[in-house]
Amino acid sequence: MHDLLKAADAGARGCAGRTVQHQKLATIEDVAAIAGVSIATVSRAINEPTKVADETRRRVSEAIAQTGYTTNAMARSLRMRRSNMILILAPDVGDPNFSNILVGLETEASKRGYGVLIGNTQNDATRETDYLRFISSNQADGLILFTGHLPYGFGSDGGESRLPPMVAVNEPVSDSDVPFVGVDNFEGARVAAEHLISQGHRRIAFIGRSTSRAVNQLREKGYRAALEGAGIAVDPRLILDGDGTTESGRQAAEHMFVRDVLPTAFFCVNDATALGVIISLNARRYDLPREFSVMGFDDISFASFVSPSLTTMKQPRLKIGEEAMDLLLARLEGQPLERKEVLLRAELIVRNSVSRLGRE
Amino acid sequence: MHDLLKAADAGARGCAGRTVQHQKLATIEDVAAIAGVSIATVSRAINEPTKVADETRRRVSEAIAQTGYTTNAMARSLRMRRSNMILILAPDVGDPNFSNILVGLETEASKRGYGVLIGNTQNDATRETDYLRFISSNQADGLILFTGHLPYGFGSDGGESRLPPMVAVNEPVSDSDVPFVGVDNFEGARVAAEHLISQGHRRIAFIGRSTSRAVNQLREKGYRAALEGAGIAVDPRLILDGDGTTESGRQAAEHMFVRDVLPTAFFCVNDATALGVIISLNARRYDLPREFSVMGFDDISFASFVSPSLTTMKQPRLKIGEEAMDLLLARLEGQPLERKEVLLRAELIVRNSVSRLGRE
DNA sequence: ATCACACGTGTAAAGGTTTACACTGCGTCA
DNA sequence: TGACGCAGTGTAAACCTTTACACGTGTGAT
Repeated sequence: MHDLLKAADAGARGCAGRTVQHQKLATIEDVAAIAGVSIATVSRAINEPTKVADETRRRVSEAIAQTGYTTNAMARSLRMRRSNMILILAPDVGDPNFSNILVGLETEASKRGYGVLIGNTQNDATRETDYLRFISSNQADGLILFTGHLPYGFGSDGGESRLPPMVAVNEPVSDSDVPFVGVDNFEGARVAAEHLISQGHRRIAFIGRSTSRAVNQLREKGYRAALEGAGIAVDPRLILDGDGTTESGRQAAEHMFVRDVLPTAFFCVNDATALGVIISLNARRYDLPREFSVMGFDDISFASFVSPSLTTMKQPRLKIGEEAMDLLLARLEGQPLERKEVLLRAELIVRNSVSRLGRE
Repeated sequence: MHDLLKAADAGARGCAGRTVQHQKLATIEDVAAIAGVSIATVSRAINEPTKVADETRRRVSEAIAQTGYTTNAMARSLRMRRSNMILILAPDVGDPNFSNILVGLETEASKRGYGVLIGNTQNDATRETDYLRFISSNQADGLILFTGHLPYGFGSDGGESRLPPMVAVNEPVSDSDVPFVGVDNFEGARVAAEHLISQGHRRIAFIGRSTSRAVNQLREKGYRAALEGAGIAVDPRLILDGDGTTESGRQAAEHMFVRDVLPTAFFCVNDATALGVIISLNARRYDLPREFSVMGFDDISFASFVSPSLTTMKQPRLKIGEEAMDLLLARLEGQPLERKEVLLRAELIVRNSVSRLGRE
C-alpha cells in the first residue's frame, strides 16, 4: 500500500513540458510484499496455481486485486524468449477476403492467449523486410502469410533455417514447404462449373486465366475437369486472361463481344471479376440472367447486393482463419507438423445470376 | 564468431518431442566482443551515432553485419518502459471504412518506428476488456478507437487518470475529451444536400436518422441546414430511421412506398444505406436516376460498381488515419494536445445516381 | 603550468519476470 | 529411530537492453 503510493509520484520522466505520466504500475514485488511471500511464490500462484498452498494462493489473489497488478508482458517475454504474438503479413487489408479470415485468425489466437500484429505490406519489398524486425527482434513468434510468397529478404538462399514458424492462407506460397490453409480451389471450381453444366450450359467461358497466380490456375483446372467430366470440349477462345480485378472482368467481357465468340455462361475466377462481367453485360442492356449466366467465386460481401445477385462459391473464411492459427500455434508449441496443406470445401451459394439455359 | 557457433547449439528447450529451436540470436554482447568495445558503446553506436568515434562506429557496424544482430525489442521495451506499439480497437475490421483508415494509421506509425496491434472487438465487452491487457501490461503505449466509446472497463469512474493516450477515429467518443480525427460530417452532409438542391430537388428524404449514433445525427443536421439555407421546409415524413446497414436502407425505402409519401431524391446517411435504397428501387423497376435520385456518403469501395453508380461524399480515409496517428504519437512524445478535434473535408464525387430533376 | 571542458569510452545498475536449485518441516515406512 | 520423500517456499541467476556516472585523454584558454 505504502509502496504503491510512493510509486505513483515517480512516473513522469524528465522531458521538457508535461510528459505522459505512464503511471508506474504495481510489480510482482509489490504484490509479494503485501501478501507476505516471495516474488517466486507470486509468480507460481499465477502460473502454476497447484504448486502453492491454498491459503497462500488466497492471500496472493487478494494482494493482486488490491494493487491491480498485471504481469508486465515485456519482462515476461524477455525472460521466456517468446512474445505470444503472431505477425500477419498481408498485401492489402482492404481485400474483401482478408477481413473475415482475419477475424478467424484473431479469434483463435485470442482464445489461446496470443495477440496478432498486422503488417500491411502493399506488396512493397521494403515494407516486408521492415516488418520482419518484429520476428527478428522477438516481438512475434510466428508468421501468417497472405502474400503468396516468402517475405522479401528470406530468399531461397541458405538462410532458410532462420525462418520462423509460418502458415500461409489465402494464397499458397509457391516453391516452398510452407503449410497452407485454404479453400480447395480445384474442387470448388469444379463444383461451380458443374452447376453451370447442370443448368444446361455447354458453352461456358472462363474469365481470369493467369500464368502467375496459383489460385487462378487451380480454378481453371477445376473448370476444365468439370467440362471434361461432362464430355464437353474446351474451347480455347472461351478462356480469357484476367488478374482478378473488376476491371479485368469488364475488359474480358468486352473483348468477347468484339471478337463475337460468345458463351451462354461466364465462370469467373472470383467475384470481383464477375462483377466486372456483370457491369459490362448490364451496360450492353442484356437481361440477366435470362440472356447470360454469370458465376463467381469467393462470396465476398456484396455478392448479394449486385443486380442480379451473384451465384458463387463461398469460402469458409472464418474457418480458414481458425484452422490456420491453430496449425501455427500447434507448431509453435512444438507439435510436429502433420499436414502440409489443409483444404476446406467451398459451398455453392445459389442466387440469381445463373439460370437454366433456354428458359425464356 | 566462436561464441555464435556455440550459441546455435543451445536454442532448443527441454520440451518433449522436437521443440521449435528459436535459434539463439546474437546479442549486443556478441557484437561488442567482435568489435572490441563495451556493450554501452554498441548501444550508443546504434542509438546515438554522433556520440561515438567514426572509427569505432565503423567497427561496430561491421560486427553487426557479421552477426546479423537486431536489438531485442523486449529487452529494450522493458528498459525504456515503452513498447513503440499502438493498439487499435475496432468493432469490425470488415467495415468498409476501416481498412483505408488503417492503411493511413499504419503508414504513419511505421514511418515513425511504431507498430500497430489490432484488436477486433466485435462490440463484445469481454473482448474489449481483454485487449486492454496490452495497455496495462505495457505492450502498447497508446490507443486508437474505432468503437465510438471508451473501452469497457474504463468506465466513468474515478479511474480516468489510468487512461493511456487515445485518439478516436471514425466515430467520436461521446461524453469524453478523447480527441477525434475524422470527416466533417455536418459540413459534408450539407454539401451533399446542397448538391441535390442544386439539381432542382426540393422533396429530399433523409434515410438513416438515429438517436444513438453521433455520426448520423451530424449528417442529419447538415441535411437540415442545407434545406433551411435554401428556404425549404423540412418534411418530417421524409425523415426515416436507419442504423446505417444496407438492410435498413432497403426497409426505409419500402416503408416510404407503403405510406406513399415520396421524395424525388434520397439522401442516405451512408453508402451502405444508399445501396439498400437502390436495391429497393431497382426491384420496383424504377428507372434510376431518371425517376429517383440517390445520394450516399463515405464512398466505399463498390460505390462505383453499383448500378447506377453512386454519387456520394468521399471520406479522406488515408489522411484521417495519418492525422490520427500523428496526433497520438505527438501526445505520446509529450507534446501538449493542441486540438481536441481535427475535421477533414469530405469531397463530392459525382457519379450517376443523381440527376437533374425533371430531365426526362 | 593550470584549469576547464569536450570527447569517447567503460562500469554497473535497473527494468520485471521465470525458474533451477536449495532449504525447511513433516509424515511415512522400514 | 533414522532415512526418505514430498509439499511449500525462498534465493538468486538469467533474459538483453539503456543510461547515469565515472574515468582518461587531449585541446584551448588563462
